[in-house]
Amino acid sequence: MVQSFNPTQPIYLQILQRICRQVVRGELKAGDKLPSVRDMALQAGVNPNTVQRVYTELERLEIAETRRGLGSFITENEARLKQLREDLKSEQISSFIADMEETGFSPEEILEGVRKDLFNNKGGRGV
Amino acid sequence: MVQSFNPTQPIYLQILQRICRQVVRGELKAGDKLPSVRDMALQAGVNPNTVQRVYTELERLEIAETRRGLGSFITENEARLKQLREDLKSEQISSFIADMEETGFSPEEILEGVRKDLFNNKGGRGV
DNA sequence: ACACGTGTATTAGTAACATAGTACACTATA
DNA sequence: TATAGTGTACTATGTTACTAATACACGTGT
Repeated sequence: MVQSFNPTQPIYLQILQRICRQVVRGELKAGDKLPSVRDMALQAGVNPNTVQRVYTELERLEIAETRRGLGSFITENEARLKQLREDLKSEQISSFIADMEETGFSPEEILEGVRKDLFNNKGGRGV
Repeated sequence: MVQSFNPTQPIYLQILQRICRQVVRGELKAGDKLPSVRDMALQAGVNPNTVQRVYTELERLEIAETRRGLGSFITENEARLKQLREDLKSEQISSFIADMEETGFSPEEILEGVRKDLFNNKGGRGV
């Protein structure tokens, strides 16, 4: 059961993103234990060192805490996890807006395009 | 006058993006001549071969046409340029929406977040 | 004490990117 | 025809980020 990765983006970033999303969606909660680097590496079909990089990054971001010999755990700091959600939201939104505006789209066009995609085109988006 | 580049993204992609945005914003029009690879390399502070890669990619995307000995020109095909605008718009929007939804945000939350960023927080966004 | 599972550190290899350099082919102009 | 400017192709080199392989250190349970 090997997971698939987008070849244009580093694997470790993709695993990191997956874990962050699991946290934000509530699939991983404060204090939950993450799989060991070796287990995660098996599941993901990558080298344990690649997973280690992910866990190191999670620790740097204060999303997880690692205990040598024990494993890595999602932080118990609920405020931090709440902040992660808000950070992800505002970063994704603001970089999207910045890109759109730099490309030359007006605020009205941006908003209407988002609304359309969200509520109108959902059923007809075959691709 | 050397342009700056974001170190986490390949230089050629950034130049490509800049040119596409200039087209979409109307700063470059159908039939306009692009600087020679040597001139653009000077302006951008990069190797001509890097610019050559950009122009090759522009041609592949049918955004520009190159004539050996003459230079590279934005395509005269207005329909293609219009399509480029729509493609950029829909790609940016749909990937944004996909990311937001995968992260766990609801359509309502997404739309409200975008509206806020566009219309309410503009003045107070100090960072 | 030993075995096992854990994280950690280090080294090696590789792909992608970027540069530098060079030479060729084409076009326009004097 | 010569010159200057254009794109094009190719080779060699260097750098960086990423990934894998391997071994070490720590913690827990028996």
